[in-house]
Amino acid sequence: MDEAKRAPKRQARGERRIAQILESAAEVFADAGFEAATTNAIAARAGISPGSLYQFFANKDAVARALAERYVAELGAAQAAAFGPADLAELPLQQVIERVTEPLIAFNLANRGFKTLFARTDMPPALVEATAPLNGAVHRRIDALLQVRAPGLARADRERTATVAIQLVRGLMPLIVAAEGDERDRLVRDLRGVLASYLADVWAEPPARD
Amino acid sequence: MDEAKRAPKRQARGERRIAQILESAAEVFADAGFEAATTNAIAARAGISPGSLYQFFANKDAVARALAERYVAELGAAQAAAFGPADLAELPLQQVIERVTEPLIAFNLANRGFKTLFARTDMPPALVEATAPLNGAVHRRIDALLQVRAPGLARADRERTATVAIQLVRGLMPLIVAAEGDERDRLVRDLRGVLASYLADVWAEPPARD
DNA sequence: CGACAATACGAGTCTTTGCTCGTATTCTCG
DNA sequence: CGAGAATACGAGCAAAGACTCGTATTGTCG
Repeated sequence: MDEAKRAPKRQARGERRIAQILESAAEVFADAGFEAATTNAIAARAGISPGSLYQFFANKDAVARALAERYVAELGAAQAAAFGPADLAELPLQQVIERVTEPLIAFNLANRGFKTLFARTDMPPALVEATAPLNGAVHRRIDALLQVRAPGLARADRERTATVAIQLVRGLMPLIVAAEGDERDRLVRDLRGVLASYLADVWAEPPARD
Repeated sequence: MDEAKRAPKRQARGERRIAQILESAAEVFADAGFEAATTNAIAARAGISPGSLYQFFANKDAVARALAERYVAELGAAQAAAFGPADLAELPLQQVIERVTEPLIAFNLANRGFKTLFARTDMPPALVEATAPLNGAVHRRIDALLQVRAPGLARADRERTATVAIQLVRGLMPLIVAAEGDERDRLVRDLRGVLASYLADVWAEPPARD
């Protein structure tokens, strides 16, 4: 929001450059990791000079933050579609899990660099700030689901359950992304099975509908 | 092995310094992460000069590698005790899980810096090299267990199962370490429950003994 | 077109940090 | 004790990399 306000008038050319830089940054970050990635390399990969990069981003952190925001938007959209208009909470657990993990997996496959940047256990403060909304959004959605399907759960238990579920996904996602073909399918099946049996303990299936 | 050979005669003082440096390095790495940790900071924390650090370690990587080796030794010992003399494979799944996770959790609690260094999704080559034996050892042990208790499993399936189990632990470990008191206990219970139901699918309980 | 803004450039600055080196001190051992 | 080896010191070197700045080009708009 702020950037949009205080930014000078951006031409179409500038918007294109920004997209280009972010694209390039995603690749370089993915290849080298956040700290090893150099701004000069990002600029070079985007086919522009270092100076041009700094025309649009105040510093390296800002690039990462902007990239994070792009991810948040994309993933948010995918998630929104999954959690979507049809009331997810009315489906059986099995299907809920499928619907929720499906776009998550697709997203991670399509954006290999994502986990390199955002699935780290230790994070530079700049990235923590950037990832917070992402984690928060997913957490909130799962929490809301649990509120409906596991109404007996105390608030603290619900939050822990959501957090654990997320971590289970995070733990297996690197394997899924790294695998291919059948092996990947099996891993996805395992992930869903793990989630199903973990959540089954607290989940009350909705009344069956004909 | 090599270092021991080619090293000059080490005095007791030197051994102490090395331990001191490793201790300090563990703290600094834990606080700042691997790349952000400076060798000067490690030296300062150990109360010595940069030059002295380089008296014992060729470079920053060597420090990390030595630290990794220390962890491998410690964790290896804990694991060996857990997988120990009594035949683990003869116990019911429930207890196997308890015995194996117990020392792992204790180790992670005692060495907060451990996960900062070794649970990263992206790793500098230097660290990959250092962690490989550690991961390998754990994987091999679980694989051996499965070979006994899940003999029907094809080799590929067995390896995948072991890998997934490890990742489940890795995923939840940060939560466990970060939590305290009751909350931690609940997380540990969740972890064990997840492992139990995941492994139950392939596990054949040993014949009961009176 | 003319003026101003936005974009582009890239050599160069400045800071950080891994590491060295000349020198001083402490230990070992005959 | 004394000689050589091990340990210790810390100012400073050199490389790397984030970022700047003076200048040139391109787009916008009246």
